[in-house]
Amino acid sequence: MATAEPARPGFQLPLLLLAGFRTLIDDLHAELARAGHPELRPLHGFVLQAVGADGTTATELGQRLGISKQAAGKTVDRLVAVGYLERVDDPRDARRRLVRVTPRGADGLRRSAEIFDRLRTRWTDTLGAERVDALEDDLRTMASANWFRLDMPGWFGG
Amino acid sequence: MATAEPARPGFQLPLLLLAGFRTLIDDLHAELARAGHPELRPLHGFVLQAVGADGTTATELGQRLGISKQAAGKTVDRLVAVGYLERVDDPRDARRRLVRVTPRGADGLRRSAEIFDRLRTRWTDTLGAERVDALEDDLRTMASANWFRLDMPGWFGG
DNA sequence: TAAGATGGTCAACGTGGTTGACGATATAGT
DNA sequence: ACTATATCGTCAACCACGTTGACCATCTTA
Repeated sequence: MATAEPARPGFQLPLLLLAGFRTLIDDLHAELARAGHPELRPLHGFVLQAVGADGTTATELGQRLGISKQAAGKTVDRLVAVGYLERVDDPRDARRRLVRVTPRGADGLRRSAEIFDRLRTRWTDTLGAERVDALEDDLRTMASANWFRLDMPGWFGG
Repeated sequence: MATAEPARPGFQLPLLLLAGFRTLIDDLHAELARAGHPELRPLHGFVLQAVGADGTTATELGQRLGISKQAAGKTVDRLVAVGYLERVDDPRDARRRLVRVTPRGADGLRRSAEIFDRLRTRWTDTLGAERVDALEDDLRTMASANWFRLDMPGWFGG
C-alpha cells in the first residue's frame, strides 16, 4: 500500500524540538558564562525565575516547580552557596524562611532575558519573523496548556 | 523608545520547545504504558534506539550517547534488569560484552515508532501538514547540526 | 487551651552523571 | 616470541536531583 511508510517519520519531531531547546539553552549558558555567570546551570535559571522579585518559601517554590518541598529546599541550598539566592527569616511567621534573589541573581536573570531576546532575533533573522511567530503559535496550540514542571532530571531519567 | 520591549520576548521560545517535546514524550509513554511497557522511561527509548538492531558495546554506546562508558554500562544494567537488553560475550574478543536488544526491547521500539507517527499525524491534523513540515525544517536549520547528546539529567542539572 | 495544619529539615534511598584506578585481553613493535 | 601499548569492562567514590517518611517548631482554629 502506498501510505505504509509516512513521508516524515514521527520520531524526528520530538528530537528536533529537543535539539532546538538544547541549542538555545547551550547558547544562553555559553554567553552567560562569558558575562560572569559560569556557575549557573540550565536548571538554575528556571529556579531563579520561579523565585521572582518578591521572594518565596521553599514549599511554595516546590509547588510552582512541580517538585517536593524537600527537593526545592536542596536546590535553594545550592543556589545560596553560589550566591544567587539568600534566605531570610520571615518576621511575621517564625516557621517560614523567605527565599530571595540576591543582586547577583537579579543580574543573571536580567542578562538571561537579554540573551534570550538576542537569540530569538537570530532566529527571526534566519527564518523570518513570521516563521518564528508561527512556530511559537503552533507549539502553544499543541503543548499541554497548563504545563510547567521542572523535574527534568527525574522525569527524563528515573 | 519604541523598540525597547520586543513584541515577543525571547525567553518563551525555549519554553515552548521544551513544552512541545515534553508533551510528545509524555503522550508516548502514556500509550507505551497501555501497550505493555510501563517500565520504559523517556531515557530508555533513546538508549534502545542507540543500541540498534546490530547491538553494541557499552563503550561504543557511551560514545554514541555522549556519556562515559561507565554511565552507559550502568544504564545498560538497568535495562537488562527490566528485560529490554541483554549482554552476550563476543566470541571474537573476550574483552567485549555485546549489548543487544531483546525481543521485548524490539517490541517497545516498534511500538514507539508507531506511536510517534500517530502523534505527528495528530499535529498535522490540527495545524496542517505544511505547518508541521515548516516547523521541522526550521528547527533543522537552527539546531546545532551534529547534535546528539543524551546526558539530559546531568546536562540540565548538575 | 487543645487540636490540627503548615513550614523546614533530616535521613534514607533511587537514578543518572562524573572521574580515577585496575585487571584482562588484544594488538603492535622490536 | 616478548614486551609495550591500547582498549573493554568494572569497581569505587562522589555529586546533582528527585523521591518518601518522620519529626519538631510554629501558627491557626475550634
